[in-house]
Amino acid sequence: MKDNHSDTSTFADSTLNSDVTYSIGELSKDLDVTPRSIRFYEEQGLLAPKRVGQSRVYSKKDRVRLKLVLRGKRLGFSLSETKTLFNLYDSHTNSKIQLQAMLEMTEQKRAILNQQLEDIRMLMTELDDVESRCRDELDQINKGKSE
Amino acid sequence: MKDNHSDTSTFADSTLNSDVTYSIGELSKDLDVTPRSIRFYEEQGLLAPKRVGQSRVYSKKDRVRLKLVLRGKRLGFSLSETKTLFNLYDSHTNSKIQLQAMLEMTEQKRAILNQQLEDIRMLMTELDDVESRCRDELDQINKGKSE
DNA sequence: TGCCAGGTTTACGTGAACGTAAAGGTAAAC
DNA sequence: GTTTACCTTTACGTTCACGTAAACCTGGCA
Repeated sequence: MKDNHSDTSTFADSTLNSDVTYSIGELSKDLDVTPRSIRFYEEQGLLAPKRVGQSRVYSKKDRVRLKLVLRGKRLGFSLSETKTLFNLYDSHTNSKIQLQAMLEMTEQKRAILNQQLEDIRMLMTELDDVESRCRDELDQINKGKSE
Repeated sequence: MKDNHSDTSTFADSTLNSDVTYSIGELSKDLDVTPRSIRFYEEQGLLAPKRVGQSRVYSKKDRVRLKLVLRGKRLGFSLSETKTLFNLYDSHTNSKIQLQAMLEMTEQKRAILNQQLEDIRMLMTELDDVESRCRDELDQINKGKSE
């Protein structure tokens, strides 16, 4: 299975290639995640790539999805949480209940994110402090050494 | 085992009580974490409360430590990472190597935090978007209902 | 005196998110 | 034609961060 967008095709359409696809290996390298994980995300219902033969073929949208999953992880979202968000987002059967569930979810997430912002802000200043003290001590050491 | 700072002592020293202590149950309630977790953190070398009899007694410093552990968790730090930071921070045997290890660690953490900031920023605006669209649709629904 | 609310240790169980073989299919390359 | 580089499924193993149960101790109080 070779990449079908390997720049070696023609030089005809460099701008309007709107049907780019990726193999699992490519996505793996691009986004720095193991194939095992990607398949696991699919198993959990977070991805649904097309198949060609028995191989998975990922579209640009699939790629975006995967990136969203990863970002979610970086922010401490569980896979099932991310899935719920996807489902709410995808469902265009926008019932009133669904919309309100969505709003509740976003509010809750927003609160957590604000907490994280505060945490980061505090930790950043502490890191600043630690760093400057480290540098001071290193200066002391080097100063003593040069004498 | 009763609390030794239960405000029922005397009304003498309300300002300069510098040796406040906490039971595990108090810390548990105050910081919203189970006793099991607190003991687990100790088992992992993140806390080292005094003992009175066989009961754990936590000082103000212990409490701060615990809060730091929890903040670390909120930011996606593993317990062993937090422990490493503690160890580096605690060791006043500031060898050049240790200081540099510390600086490297802070730099690395800082990068991750910046990534998180960016992630949060993006997700926030997306939440804004989703929310406003939700509200629009809800308005549509309610509008249609009133006719 | 008896009991209860807290604390303790020991130890096995659990859920999430994968890691890691094992065993095999397939297509291009040599 | 066979090696190589990917891909596949199935399934058991693993790490982290606890949960949970059992069995016990211990000070205060009704």
